[in-house]
Amino acid sequence: MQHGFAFTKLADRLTSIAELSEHDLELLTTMSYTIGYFNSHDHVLRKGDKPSTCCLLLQGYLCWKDPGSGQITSIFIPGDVPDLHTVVAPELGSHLTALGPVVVAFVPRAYFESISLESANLARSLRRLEVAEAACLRNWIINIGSRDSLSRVAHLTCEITVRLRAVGMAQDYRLPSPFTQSDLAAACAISPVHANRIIQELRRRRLLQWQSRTITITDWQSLVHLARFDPDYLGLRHTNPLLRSEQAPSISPSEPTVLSVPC
Amino acid sequence: MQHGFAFTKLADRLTSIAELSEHDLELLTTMSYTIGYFNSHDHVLRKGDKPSTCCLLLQGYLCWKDPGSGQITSIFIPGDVPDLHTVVAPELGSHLTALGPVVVAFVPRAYFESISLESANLARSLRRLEVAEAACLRNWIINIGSRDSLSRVAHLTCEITVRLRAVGMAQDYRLPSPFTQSDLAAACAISPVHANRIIQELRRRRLLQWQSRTITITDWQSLVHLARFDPDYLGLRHTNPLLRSEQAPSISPSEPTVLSVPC
DNA sequence: CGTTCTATTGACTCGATTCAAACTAAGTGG
DNA sequence: CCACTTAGTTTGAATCGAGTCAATAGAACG
Repeated sequence: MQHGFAFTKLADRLTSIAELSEHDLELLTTMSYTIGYFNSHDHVLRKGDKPSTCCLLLQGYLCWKDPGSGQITSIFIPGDVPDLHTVVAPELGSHLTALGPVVVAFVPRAYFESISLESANLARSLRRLEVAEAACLRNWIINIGSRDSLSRVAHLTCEITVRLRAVGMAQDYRLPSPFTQSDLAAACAISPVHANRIIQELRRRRLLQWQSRTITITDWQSLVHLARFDPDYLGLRHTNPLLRSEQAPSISPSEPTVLSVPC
Repeated sequence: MQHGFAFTKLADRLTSIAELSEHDLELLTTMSYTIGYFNSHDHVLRKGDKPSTCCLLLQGYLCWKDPGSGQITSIFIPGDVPDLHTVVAPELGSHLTALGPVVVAFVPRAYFESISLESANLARSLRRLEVAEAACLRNWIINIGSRDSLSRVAHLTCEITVRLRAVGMAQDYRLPSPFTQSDLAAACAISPVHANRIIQELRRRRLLQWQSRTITITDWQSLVHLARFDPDYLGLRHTNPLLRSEQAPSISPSEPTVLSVPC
């Protein structure tokens, strides 16, 4: 199984926000699922669907995309379960769309219900996952509503970086960025043309580089400062060390960690 | 008890999104609480607080307000429990602020935990309440991110109207509006000056009136059309009849239903 | 090797912000 | 009960960030 076991991704994510017992981890190993592969801008789920499974994202990025406006309202990274709320409210209000190539594990909803009954702590952790998502949404509103487009893009970059690092990815401040500038624009509620200019400005200021489908953050501290980024809202257990950690040095943009997915 | 029993407000709200059994309703009557009164712009809870109770809003409006930016990320109406998520993640990320005079019932968190254990259906309904709030957040992002300020304000007005009507208020398309134009601006992510001009435009188009702390919607259909408002995302059980219902006629703005609260 | 998607650039336009001032309503204390 | 104070609303003028349009350049793909 080339992507490893799906439950380890979920375990990493849950561990980033809550403490799991041995018993909880064992329960996670009982997960059954089927794997799905998607190309960029494929819809994994569509508005109005009432799926009987939940999507555990294993590789790549997913987003909720409003079909009417094209607005992206959340972005998900490996270990996230974007539609966990369908356990309680099955109908989808937006498209669940792939940003770049994606690998998903479709897990029966019944599985989450059953492990929630068996472990109160696991049930709590899963709810924290939903609460953390809601906190992200609130922050997204603040971002779009109150920041200018430069810090808006910077803030989104910071958020994704910290979230990736919380599940063991992007340790070297390089993140796969298979999304287009238009995707970024849809997430930040700016026009694609303007997104391009913002990225150029971020490059000009030597805060990051974006090439070969990889973003390399070259000045993490300045990026955080520009974005006025405070990771508290993410609800991570060990968030401060990440920010305080060794400053990312000027990384030469060689050997990009491209996200490659067979399809 | 001049405001009636707090649990009836919650019962109304839960009934608007889920079906409750007799047993569920009986459980709701066992609620214990203390009443709190607040003036406009008071903080009911502050960022960083870890309260041991949840706020059930009985009268007036509450909002989550980000202290850094002043951005409002949600608005709550009677029957809502804005901090229900603290059952699982206690720390608050924003101020919970009164918009106009407010009456709140502080309900022990343990109460919600206990009734959730006693009735799976009630537990589910409470979770739907949280999910509905998240759906509102997503829609708020779409609103701020993709609509111009005129339809943005119109959309917010539509949302609040439909939510009020779902719990039996504003049946005549008049809603108490104790908030200032600056509050509205903070919710719609526009400047206070611009908010004023938008309101004038809405008045000029004869879609609504705003006087004596009351908004009177005089042309509901046109307002819905301007806002491209679709109430599906609210997760209400009987939402379409509300929209299809008898069109609100031109209401003469006499005898405003002012929200008066002793303090 | 052409087709398609994505990125880039410049010029023009416009919605919205800002600043400043005037006006109105509401609340307070003498 | 009126003068004073404060909070909220309204107006105009100048400015600016961001959007739109349109054309070009480049990268990716079959």
